[in-house]
Amino acid sequence: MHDLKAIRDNPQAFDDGLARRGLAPLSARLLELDSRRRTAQTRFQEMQARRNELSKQIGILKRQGQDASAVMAEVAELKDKVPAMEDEDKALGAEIDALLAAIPNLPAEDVPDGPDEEHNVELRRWGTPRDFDFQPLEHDALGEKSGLMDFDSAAKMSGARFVVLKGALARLERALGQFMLDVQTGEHGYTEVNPPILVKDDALFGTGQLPKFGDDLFRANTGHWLIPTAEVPLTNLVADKILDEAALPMRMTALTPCFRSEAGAAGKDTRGMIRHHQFWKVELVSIAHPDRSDEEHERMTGCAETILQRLGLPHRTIVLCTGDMGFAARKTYDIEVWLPGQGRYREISSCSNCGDFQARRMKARLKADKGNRLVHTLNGSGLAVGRTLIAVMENYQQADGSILVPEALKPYMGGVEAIR
RNA sequence: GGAGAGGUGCCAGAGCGGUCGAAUGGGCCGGUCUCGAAAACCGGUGUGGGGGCAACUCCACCGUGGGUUCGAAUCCCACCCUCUCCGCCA
Repeated sequence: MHDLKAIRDNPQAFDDGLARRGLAPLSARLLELDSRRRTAQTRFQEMQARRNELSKQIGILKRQGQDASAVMAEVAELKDKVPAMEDEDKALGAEIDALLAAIPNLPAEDVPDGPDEEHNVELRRWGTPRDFDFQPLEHDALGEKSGLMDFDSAAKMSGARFVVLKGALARLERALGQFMLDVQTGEHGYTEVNPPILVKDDALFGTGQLPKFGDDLFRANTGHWLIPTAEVPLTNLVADKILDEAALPMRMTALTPCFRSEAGAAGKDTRGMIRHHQFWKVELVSIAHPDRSDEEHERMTGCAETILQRLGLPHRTIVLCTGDMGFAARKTYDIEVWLPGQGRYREISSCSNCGDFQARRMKARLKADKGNRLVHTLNGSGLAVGRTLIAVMENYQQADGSILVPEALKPYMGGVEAIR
């Protein structure tokens, strides 16, 4: 959500930011509504001030035992005008709010311009893709071969984009989740949180999924939504709060299932378990001081990269261009892991600095001497567990179809050294 | 699911339908005292918005949304949430 005052102060900067996102200018329309709204508001408030004043007089007169009927007549006359004025003020306010709620965050200055993912910029690479002396398989072929990955049974009971993992492969996924959580809590200072995974509208509005992207989510018949990421409950932990500076940065992590309808992804990644309706993810969320969110963003991205490095998985880090960023982000780093079966890098983590965009939506503030400030919110995957499982399978596969367990995961695998 | 209690400022907690944006305590900030600190004492301290260069001023907000009234934190209705007891249950 954007600050109307900031748009009022510098409409050109606002429109320039929208243009970098490939969007048409909106400041003129917003400011026109804003001006009408303030006029209506002022009139309404002046009327209320008058009404308050007269009512006060009535109280005084009555207490003194005097006749208040003249004043009461005047206030009654005033009252006839209330509904119309109130309606106008409210309607304009609602129109502005609806407009603002649907506008994405503006890109940070150092985000590269570009219309789509072709224009993302690679920043660094880690690790060298392994040389195979056989043709490496994709994860789903490997999984079916071992009989530990069952798409058919999943499809029968749940439809497309689900999977059943069994035996050592199921354990490997659990091991990955535990390993990631242990690193983020034990070494990077994130506090483990076990949040609800069903949430109400307000929470999703706060992080920006609503009102625009409800189609991407699953909804229960109680009106609850299934979270698409733990970013939602973790970030909403500071909704409506006024925090002390000493509490920042507030670093939280959670291992949760995530649910996405993938409504707009028909035909994309239909094979395998790259893009499922349900997957596990370790999420990192930082609530940062507004002056220090950029450095927190770099740190968080490093915390995610660490996991891949411990697992010995080659990866690269890119910065998303303006046209490829999500709704709430002002800057996003994607980490992509090497998948030898596919022969390319695939997204495994996305780390975003949302600036004050979500904080304004959920009223998350920092106590300050004069006028409280909005905090900055950041979120990143640390990492997507399902995709990490894929990466481990493809990178650690052997000619016979077995999969070696990475050194870092052995303590979590109860003595299993290879999955076959 | 049944019965009851309750949702007020950073926290705790009071509040006859009119001078209540809200007592009191705590916390926090500033000051006095002190070599310094603690204690004690004094003063300040809600959020959001409109107008104004500013001093300042106006409006709204006491879970949410309606209603009654000249006037609502206080009365009425609905909803949400929390707590206690009972029932059911992983």
